[in-house]
Amino acid sequence: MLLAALPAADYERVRPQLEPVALDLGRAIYESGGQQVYVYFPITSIISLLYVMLDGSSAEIAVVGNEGLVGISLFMGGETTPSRAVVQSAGNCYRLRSSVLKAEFVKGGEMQHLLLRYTQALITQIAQTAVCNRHHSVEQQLCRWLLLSLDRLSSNKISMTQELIANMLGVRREGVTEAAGRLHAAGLIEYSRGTITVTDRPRLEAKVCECYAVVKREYDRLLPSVAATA
Amino acid sequence: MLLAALPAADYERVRPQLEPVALDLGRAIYESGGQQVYVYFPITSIISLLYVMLDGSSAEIAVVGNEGLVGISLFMGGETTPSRAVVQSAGNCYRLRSSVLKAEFVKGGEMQHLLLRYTQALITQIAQTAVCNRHHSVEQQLCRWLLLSLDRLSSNKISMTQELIANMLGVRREGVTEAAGRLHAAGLIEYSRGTITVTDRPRLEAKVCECYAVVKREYDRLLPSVAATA
DNA sequence: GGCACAATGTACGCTAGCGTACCGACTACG
DNA sequence: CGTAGTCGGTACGCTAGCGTACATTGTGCC
Repeated sequence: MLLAALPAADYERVRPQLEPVALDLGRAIYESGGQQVYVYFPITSIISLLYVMLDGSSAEIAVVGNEGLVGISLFMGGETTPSRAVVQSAGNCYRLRSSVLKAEFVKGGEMQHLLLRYTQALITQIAQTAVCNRHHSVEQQLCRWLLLSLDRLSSNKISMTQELIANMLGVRREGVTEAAGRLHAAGLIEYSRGTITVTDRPRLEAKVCECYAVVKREYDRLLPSVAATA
Repeated sequence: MLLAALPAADYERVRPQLEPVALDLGRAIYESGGQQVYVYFPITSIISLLYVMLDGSSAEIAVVGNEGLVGISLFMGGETTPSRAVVQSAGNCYRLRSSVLKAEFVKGGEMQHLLLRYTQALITQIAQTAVCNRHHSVEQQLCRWLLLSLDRLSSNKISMTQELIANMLGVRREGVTEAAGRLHAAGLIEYSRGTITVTDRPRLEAKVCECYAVVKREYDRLLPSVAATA
């Protein structure tokens, strides 16, 4: 968990205020432009940040797992963002009242540094999503998505239908089916009705575009202590 | 200029340290992963943040004009980013020693708030670039790019070859030529060898995808005082 | 067991954009 | 004033991904 990377003194100050919460698959914890009463620190869950267009189609902007938090606009000063946060993988998380986090943030110090470094890592992830969307094939993007998700889970199994993955990536469901079929044929993954299991991660990493590595490198660089606990 | 939105007391403190600098077209003021000795506040210039891939192709991540600054990773704590900053439109800017900005930032207060709100607006721009890259046509993206650039200039004329625009957008030069040809045929723009003039901005705004409006709304919301001076 | 529905597989025509190639026109500079 | 080089226009075949439609196969529930 992100805050666990703090010096004990800082961590202990907010710890009593952290409420464990279970998150069900598909739940929207933030709506675009909505009030943000809590910030969320995923533990075993994964949250997708996505933008939903006027016509209903969507595109994922970033993924947040136990290395981060959902709700950066709070301390960034905007209070809200034009994107939605959806639970991509069920699990638990801590939530913290926005006011508490904000109060801690303005004190400066390690807490602020940590939150800002995380935000910068997130910016890199978003930027690289833009690059990947521009230049890479659906198959490569699926590889990236699988690896980013895997890094945020302890297991090598992801519970998610192809339909939902397609929504995340902003592509057709059939496109995901075909890409997944090819990865399966190549022996990299197994899957069936709502779960995907990565069976050969090294070869998946060999197949993914550079975008994945760029993002991972930045997370490791900016949040070494968090990466270590992942 | 972004800092002009500060209360006079804060502004006056850094003002003597601001050095005016002329920026030539095409100059790279930051390299991916490089040291950042100065942060830049564009006045009449425009800077593109872009990611250059291993194979040399590139994609623009965001545009910065007089509403913002280049070098956020400084106060975000990362010191550097995996992207490059290139002068997209020649002009002048102020530069400020990184150490000075950092010292001001850690004091908290209005300066910090302003920089963070700007950063959040930038995040929205990057996120929307990702969305636009995923879902919209080259023509729509060209419209978005023209409008974003125009907002950051006082004129309605942009000095830039189609080749360079293509690099920014991460598409083929021919794609830009065709899209520009269609916009010209529709009477929205004029152009010749290295300059594009928007002659009918209202109709250009009618043609652009929602991405432009989303970004503009966030800038106006988060930086009202800056938008007013633009 | 069987029914309904959700998840996945497959097929087909269509279009945007790519890669490539080449031409024409403008411009700067000798 | 001519020439080299830059910039823009056009064309052509190719492919990835889209939209659409429909078939198949699990899965949970009555």
